[in-house]
Amino acid sequence: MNARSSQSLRERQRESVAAAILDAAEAVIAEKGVAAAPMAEIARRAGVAVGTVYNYFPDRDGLVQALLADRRAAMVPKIRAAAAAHAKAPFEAALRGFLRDLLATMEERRSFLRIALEMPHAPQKRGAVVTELHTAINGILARGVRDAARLPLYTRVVAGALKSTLLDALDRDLPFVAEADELAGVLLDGLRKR
Amino acid sequence: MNARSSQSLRERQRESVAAAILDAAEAVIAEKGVAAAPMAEIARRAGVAVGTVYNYFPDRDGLVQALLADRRAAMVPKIRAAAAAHAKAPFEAALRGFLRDLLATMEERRSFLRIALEMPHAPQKRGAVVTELHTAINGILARGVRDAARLPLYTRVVAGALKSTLLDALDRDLPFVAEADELAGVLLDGLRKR
Amino acid sequence: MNARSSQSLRERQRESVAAAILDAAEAVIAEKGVAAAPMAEIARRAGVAVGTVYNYFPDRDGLVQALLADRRAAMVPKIRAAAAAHAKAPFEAALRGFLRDLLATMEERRSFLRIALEMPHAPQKRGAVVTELHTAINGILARGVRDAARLPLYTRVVAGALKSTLLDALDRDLPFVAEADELAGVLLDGLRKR
Amino acid sequence: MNARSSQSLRERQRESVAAAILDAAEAVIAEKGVAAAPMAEIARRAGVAVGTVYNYFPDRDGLVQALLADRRAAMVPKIRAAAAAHAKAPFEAALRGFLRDLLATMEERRSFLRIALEMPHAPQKRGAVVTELHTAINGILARGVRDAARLPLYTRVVAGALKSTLLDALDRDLPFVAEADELAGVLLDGLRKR
DNA sequence: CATGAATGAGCTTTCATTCAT
DNA sequence: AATGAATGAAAGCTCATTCAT
Repeated sequence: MNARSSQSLRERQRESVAAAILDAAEAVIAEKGVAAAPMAEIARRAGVAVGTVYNYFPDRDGLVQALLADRRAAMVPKIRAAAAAHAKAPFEAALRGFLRDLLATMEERRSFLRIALEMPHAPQKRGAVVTELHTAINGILARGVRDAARLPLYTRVVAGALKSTLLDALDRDLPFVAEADELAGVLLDGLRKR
Repeated sequence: MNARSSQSLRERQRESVAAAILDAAEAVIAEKGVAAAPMAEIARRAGVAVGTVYNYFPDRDGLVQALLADRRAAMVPKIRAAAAAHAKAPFEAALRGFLRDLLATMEERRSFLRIALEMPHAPQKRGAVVTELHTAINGILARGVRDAARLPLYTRVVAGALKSTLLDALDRDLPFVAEADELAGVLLDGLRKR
Repeated sequence: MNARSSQSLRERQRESVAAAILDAAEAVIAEKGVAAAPMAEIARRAGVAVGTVYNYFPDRDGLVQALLADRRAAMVPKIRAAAAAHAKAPFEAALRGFLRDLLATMEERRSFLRIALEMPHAPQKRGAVVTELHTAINGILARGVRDAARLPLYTRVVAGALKSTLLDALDRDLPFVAEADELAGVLLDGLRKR
Repeated sequence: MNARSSQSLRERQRESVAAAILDAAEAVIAEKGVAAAPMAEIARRAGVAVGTVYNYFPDRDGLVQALLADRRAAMVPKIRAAAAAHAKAPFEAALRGFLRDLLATMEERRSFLRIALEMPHAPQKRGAVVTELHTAINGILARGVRDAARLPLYTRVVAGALKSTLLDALDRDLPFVAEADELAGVLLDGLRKR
């Protein structure tokens, strides 16, 4: 037991150091941009020496990839949870609730979003999150959409609306939730006079 | 006449070199990202020496700013034209037509879009284009929107839908126009079963 | 003790590298002039890589300033010592002795002098040394000067004579001391026939 | 006559352009230092194109050498004149008068002095002026010096005193003449109490 | 001859990565 | 394992010089 606990202590320490480095990387990159975030500053903020960073990640690019992977992995269950929380609500309430929950979750991940949305020049691996998101939206829309044949289109439209809401709010330093409800209104009924 | 033509020859050459540099910069930046586009490669692609680039632009940042300014300036009249072209059509046709024209115009500016959408870390000067776009959208929507009090919201939603359509198509290397029409459909009537 | 000695080993190494860089900088600058001394050559002569120089000094200018500061700091106590050594001698002997000692000290600092005397285009910080020198000269002259009211003038004259002696000897690659004694003779009694 | 005058007009133009370039070079170098004076700025200030400078001087170094040569050549007759002006005055008056005249002449050449005194890193050609100066001083001193055998030493001392006076006044942005007279007093009679 | 755009070598500085301690 | 000094490739920028017009 002694051996095991000491080993898991080590493991926990390893992981906490790795986490500290990832946090530092996220902060520095969000502030300065991916290309302008020096390893030395990341190390300094993580409270370790540069060399130590290289004990945990193979190189600069590996660190960035690990950061993205980690944050994306943490995001998937959140999306799933937001979807599940409204699984039994009637269509309109479900859509509104899901959007609200999702945006609230994103609120705590602003710096990650800033990074992820700046990265069209990196190899595309954002797949998992996008897939999860589409699945979730799809599941909700399936219950109330006008034209079932257009479900994929509708899903893309909602996802797009989400994304541009995030971008806009990020750009203008506003909270995400502000217009979620009105956005839902437009999506549901359109903007045409009737 | 001789003097004039020889002077304008020089001027024309100056401008053509400047244009070549801007084109090269656009290409390299679109490929590698703003931060990873070396002046040397831009010069090489423009077919000039490094020093020549500095004869036309004060420094790296000045070149990037000039590039953005030039491309944005070229975009404003296009937006205006797209709006004017459908100024007299009935509401729905106008919206659909405007979106189609606009996306078609954007099609020829893919690499600029790639750059412009990557720049949230730079001082915000994208104003002119955004303003023009909002004005155009606003003008069209004003004629057929359900709730006039929500015009600003609707305008933002349409602009957002446009933006996310562009981002998505850019990401997946698809043509912009593909879904313009269906997008318009959703925006007009919403996606709710009725 | 182990820890302490290992730490002071590091410190000693740091200081010896810094000293090597300063020495190299002094040599290269003395040879080629401040503006024509490339960092690369300074590094090469110091036996380190370019980057290393920047681990010790913030930039090119910082290195030059550090060099001047270091050499000036080393010079102040020498001046003070030369003055002290003859503090109790009678006036004439004191002046002669002080000049001789001072020039001897300068002899070992030829390359620094070459640099310091070339720097009228830099912000003036040579104050400390000049002040010390004036104080020392003043102290000696006070004891035997003809017209006490002219002490400041006399001090400037002696300092000037020193300076031009140095410049001349530097220019012609002669030793400094050569004429110290005869110079003192002129300063004491003038050159007029009587 | 037509041909001759047109040729001499050309020559005069050539010389006036060359003079303008030298003046510009002197101004720029005096302001920024020899190493930091770009050909482009010299040309701009001279009111010609860069290429034109190369029609008059072989290269940057040639221009600087020509500048020094020209200014030195202009100085020799001034020194000679200052000496001649007091050739018949009694010793003390001659020395004082010569020093005063010389410093007055130098006053109009401040920027050249700034340059000349900064150039210990260039090949030494200041000979002509120094020789002339020494000759002039020697001629005056010969008539009243205490110890004829020490004439060379005395000459060097006076020249040195001159030089350090210039340097000091240049450094502190003071007029040259200020202390000429008192300086002469010290040189004549020494500073020892008697 | 005058012009000034073009050239590219050379300089300063940054920073990812290595490795002796 | 952690450290951080050393490394040197690569980037931005300047400027003396050339040469087509």
